Amino acid sequence: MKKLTLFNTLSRSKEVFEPIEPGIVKMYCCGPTVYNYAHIGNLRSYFFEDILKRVLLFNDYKVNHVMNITDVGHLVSDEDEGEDKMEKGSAREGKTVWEIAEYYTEAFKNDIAQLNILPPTIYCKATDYINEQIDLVKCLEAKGYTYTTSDGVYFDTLKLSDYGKLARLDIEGLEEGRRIEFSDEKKHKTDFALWKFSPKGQKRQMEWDSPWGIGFPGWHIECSAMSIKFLGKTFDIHCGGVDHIPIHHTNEIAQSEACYGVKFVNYWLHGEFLIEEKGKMSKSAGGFLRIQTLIDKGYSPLDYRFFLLMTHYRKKIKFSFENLDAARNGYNNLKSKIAEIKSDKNNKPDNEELVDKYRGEFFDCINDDLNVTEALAVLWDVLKTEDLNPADKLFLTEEFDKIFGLDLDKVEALEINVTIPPDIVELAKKRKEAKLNKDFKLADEYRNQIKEKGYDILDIKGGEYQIIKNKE
RNA sequence: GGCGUCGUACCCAAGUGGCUUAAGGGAGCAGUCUGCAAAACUGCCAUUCAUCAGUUCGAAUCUGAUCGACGCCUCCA
Repeated sequence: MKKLTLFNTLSRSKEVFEPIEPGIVKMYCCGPTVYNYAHIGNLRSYFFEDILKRVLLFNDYKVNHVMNITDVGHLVSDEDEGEDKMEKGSAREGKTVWEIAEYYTEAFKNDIAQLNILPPTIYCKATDYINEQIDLVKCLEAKGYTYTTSDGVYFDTLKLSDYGKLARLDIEGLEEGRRIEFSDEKKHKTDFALWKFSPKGQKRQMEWDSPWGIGFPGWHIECSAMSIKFLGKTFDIHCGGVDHIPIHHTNEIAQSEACYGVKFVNYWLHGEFLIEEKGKMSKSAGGFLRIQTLIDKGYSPLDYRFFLLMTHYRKKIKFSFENLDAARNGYNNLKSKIAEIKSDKNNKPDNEELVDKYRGEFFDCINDDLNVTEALAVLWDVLKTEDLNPADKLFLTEEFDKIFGLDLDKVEALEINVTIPPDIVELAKKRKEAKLNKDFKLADEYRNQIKEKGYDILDIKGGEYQIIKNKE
């Protein structure tokens, strides 16, 4: 069986995964900023991390999974350009920022639960670890990596020789302020804030005292401070969306390695975006799709999970309702196939060798940089082959679903002639009679009545029939 | 302007040098079954991988150019 390989953004290639401590994986994933609901694009990232985690578990690792909840707003300026998302949410809804954070944190947890995303081992809120963040800034200051301007304490990126290694940044080519006004007090375009001062004469809802003055932490410091607190100065895996590569993660590495002088993270993994016809889905652009939106339109959260399973995490996925329909159909077909197999009861496992072969194939797929799409093809092979009996198929299905997370174990066997209400049985009898009398109009009428009551008639050869519960 | 990703059938998509003259799913079509239907089952559905040129005994897979789509250089998954 293949060893687990993962695509590391640092090397831009697949590497065999080796944890620092045998048997244990220390993993940090960038979590949500809780100023609004997560949209289905945001959720794709957590789904990708979920697959990663499940694959690690499948490989018998213990996973120490830490996720931050960003409940501090970061961007603030006197211009209209920058805005503090938290304060903005607060103003929009007439609640305190603390209430906003609380509400959307719960909404987030609910969303990922609906998608069968396993919760992290630890959630950590940025506001609970302000001291750790201040300590990190102090450390950087003591080592001479910082300077102070009128609006904050900044990290001097030129002091770090390998700054930008993750993103392979061509710093000369960056166009400062390409899309936004910039502080002209910064020494270099890549320098970033570690601590921001509260605007003079303005009281923020969230602000803290610090050695440099009242204010709030910079944009990237929370992830460095909290990941190191929970996982150590060097840990195994750090993930997030691709958008984090050039700035957020680049700066996390800079801060952490400048302070501690050791490698921050061994494996950096990034999930691609979900895009719409016109491009990436974004909250600031206004209307965005939530899981609840999908539910309101009649899809189940797991239909969406199946949709995500159709593409590799490092490829963009184009969202459209046509594509979601295709996923739902595929998922439904999968479930009916399983239901059918489950109905076949008189079987016990008997082909251990072939079961092992399929399990091995599946293992190789997921261990090859989380190739779930190919793994799904293995599942179809298993369900369709005539060389396995139902018990073996069900065993493999449930085994594979440890990765897919599609609740395939909850699929119920077709309920044939079981606990059918007497009135339905009566109608079915009448229909059979009408059929025998070749009164098909009447027969169809009975069938419709049965259908309205939530049951279906399956005709079998010889004029016999079965009654099953409607699928929908 | 710089950096980067991607382009496989009607749609989604795996495959990244010979096992593949290209998995799997969705849709569609045809057939079996049926009074009809549903379900199920069977079969069909890319000599071809954006285009052009090159490397190679051999390329969807490597190189170059062209065209097209997208992302990042604000916060953002």
